[in-house]
Amino acid sequence: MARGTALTPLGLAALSLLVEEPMHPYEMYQLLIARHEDRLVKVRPGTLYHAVGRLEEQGLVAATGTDREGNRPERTTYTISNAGREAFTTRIRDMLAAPVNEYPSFPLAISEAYNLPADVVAGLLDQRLTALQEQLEYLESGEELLRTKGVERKYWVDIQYQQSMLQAEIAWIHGFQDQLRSGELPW
Amino acid sequence: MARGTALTPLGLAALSLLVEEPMHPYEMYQLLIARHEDRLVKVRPGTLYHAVGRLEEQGLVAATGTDREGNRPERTTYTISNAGREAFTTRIRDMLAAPVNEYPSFPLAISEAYNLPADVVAGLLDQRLTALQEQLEYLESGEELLRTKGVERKYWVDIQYQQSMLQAEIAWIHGFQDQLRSGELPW
DNA sequence: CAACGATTATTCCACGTGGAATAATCGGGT
DNA sequence: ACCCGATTATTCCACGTGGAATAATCGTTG
Repeated sequence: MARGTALTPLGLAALSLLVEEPMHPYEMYQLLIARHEDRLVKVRPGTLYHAVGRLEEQGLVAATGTDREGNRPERTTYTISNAGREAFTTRIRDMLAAPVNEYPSFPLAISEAYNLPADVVAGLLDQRLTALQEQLEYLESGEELLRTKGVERKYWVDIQYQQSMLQAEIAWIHGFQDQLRSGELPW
Repeated sequence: MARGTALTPLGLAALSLLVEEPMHPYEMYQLLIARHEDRLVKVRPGTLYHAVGRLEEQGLVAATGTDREGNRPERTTYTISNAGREAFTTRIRDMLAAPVNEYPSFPLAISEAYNLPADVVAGLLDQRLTALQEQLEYLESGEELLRTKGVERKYWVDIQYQQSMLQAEIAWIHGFQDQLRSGELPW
């Protein structure tokens, strides 16, 4: 029975893996890293174990066995339950349908930017622009790789979304800098 | 002396107010709400008191007096220190110059969307679109208000940023829906 | 073949957040 | 004159996160 508290992003990612097949937390960790899912969800080993533990408490997954290799710590394998499958799709539905304010820090930063001189702000934004440009190129090369590898497009639509958003931010910053530097925007 | 841990968004907002004049936490709370800063920073009374307490521990602010009105709880007034002013501008510089991944949930949601049927996804995104459109209109009316009130533009540049980003998300979703509905994107 | 670092696998603790609890006083209606 | 809800003002607790700690084993280089 999924209790009051809503599925955490990492919890969702874990369930997503368990939909494919039962596995133990460390395998989840490896898969998430190997698939570069850590670009979408913050993945920390400690947090992952806690997350899976909570999923179990909530009845969304069940420990279905333990094995051990050599003298290493015992590994607990988890399996998703029907309630888990239900909670999984429900959460995805919610996240798609309802936008939520997640308080990104950049808007806050520009809202406080008036505390710095205009030319300093413009210069700092130059630094940001190069970093954003780099991210964009990284995404483009990633897309290229997935395309040539023949991975179905439905598995990487998020990359195109990220590209669009990056481009929008870059464009906005350029416009803002112009206004700052031309003096069109009094500072 | 600003210690290892970086200024929290709410900590930054608090410092920003203390740059204007000394005040007590509850006054900060009122001001943040009155100025609608809670659209940029998550503001919870409990968190605010903790945040200010930490600022004090870090030497960025100092308690410079207590007064009480009637039999209400004692109010502690805080003043920003030079170290505080320094940490304040430094943090803004950082936030402007260096983009950080903040793991918004929508990209995760679309990356998991392949778990749902295409027409369901398109429908959920319709709901999202109406919500986003509403937000956009809200921002536009806010901008209108500030403009007629004659508030200097440098104090609300973040509104224009938010508008641009909203428009970009809306545009991307439209494109995505088209690809889903036309079958151009195999699902 | 020994040493050393990387990998496997998990636990634990400190911190920041958010919501509830508390408690007094003020304002408005009846 | 009295009651009720909103406002003033702060404290406290439970939860999720992140980083460090732990500890064994595997792979690699000299």
